[in-house]
Amino acid sequence: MNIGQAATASGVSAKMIRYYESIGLIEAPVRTEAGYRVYAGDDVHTLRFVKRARSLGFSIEETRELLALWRDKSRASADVKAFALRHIGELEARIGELQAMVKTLGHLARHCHGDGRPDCPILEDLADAPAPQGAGRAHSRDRARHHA
Amino acid sequence: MNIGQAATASGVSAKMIRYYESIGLIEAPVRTEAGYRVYAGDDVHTLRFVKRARSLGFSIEETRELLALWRDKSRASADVKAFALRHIGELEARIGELQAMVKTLGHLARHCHGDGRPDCPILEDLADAPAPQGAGRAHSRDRARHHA
DNA sequence: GCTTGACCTTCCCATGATGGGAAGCTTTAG
DNA sequence: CTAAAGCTTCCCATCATGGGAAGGTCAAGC
Repeated sequence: MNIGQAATASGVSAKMIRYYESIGLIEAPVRTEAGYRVYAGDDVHTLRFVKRARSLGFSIEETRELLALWRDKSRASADVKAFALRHIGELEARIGELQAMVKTLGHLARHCHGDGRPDCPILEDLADAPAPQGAGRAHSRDRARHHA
Repeated sequence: MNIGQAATASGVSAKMIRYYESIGLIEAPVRTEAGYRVYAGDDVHTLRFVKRARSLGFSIEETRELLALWRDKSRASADVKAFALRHIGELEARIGELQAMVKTLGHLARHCHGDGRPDCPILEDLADAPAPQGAGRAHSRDRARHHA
């Protein structure tokens, strides 16, 4: 099976399959004499595993760890569960941040007339936000969105 | 005021201030003979506006639009409100995606013994995820996290 | 006055995950 | 045999941010 078929069968684009190989997330498959990658059913299985993990919000590095756990037939389910729970915690933290934004914006929007007049508490809030008090530093900690 | 002071006063790093200038989000300030950027109180005000908008999840391009609305003294508050409501919708969509992930993972984790045995429904789910049925295409639509 | 250190300048690189596209070779169907 | 579809590698772009190098500038201390 060529990369195109593996892509269709796994739902992972050919581009991404090559990328995953280049970063060592998946193993390099055998090649034909002409250099074409040749995949087997097992490879597609792995690709689906990766896709599913990504769709659940795991980063590629986390997916790498999950693959290792998957392949380690003697892993303790407790390890996997702890991993999943930690990830849930991170997801919930992000949800919390987004909800805080929605709450603030919703509050502002509710107080905005929304008519033809120019007065708008939304812009006023943005303009009159308090000056930073702390260090002004704040090295942002964030994960990029992804999914499918 | 030099860029360092503007950064401290606004909470936006000097690096970002220069970047915002380079993409035309903020105006280029006057310079000293030696080439140092010189900022006034108004510039800090604008930077705080930008920072606040970013912290509410607006992208830089959206922030650009908000700045334009802010500077347009004759804008209709309805326009601003619509903008905010649309953004709230996008935030809620992302929250929904994250919640779906949490729900799925939570479900799996609850069914995992979490003991020393290797059997784990979490990994089983990842491994046995259904094959893609549709086109397998799916060009992801996503916004990066940011905030502070 | 001169040195030192803090601050400024520009420029390039990296991140994370993905897509776009070019240039060129291969395979397959007509 | 030819044309199209598919494969290969390589480079670029995204989005917002930080890191760091190389070099100029300013202010304070001696």
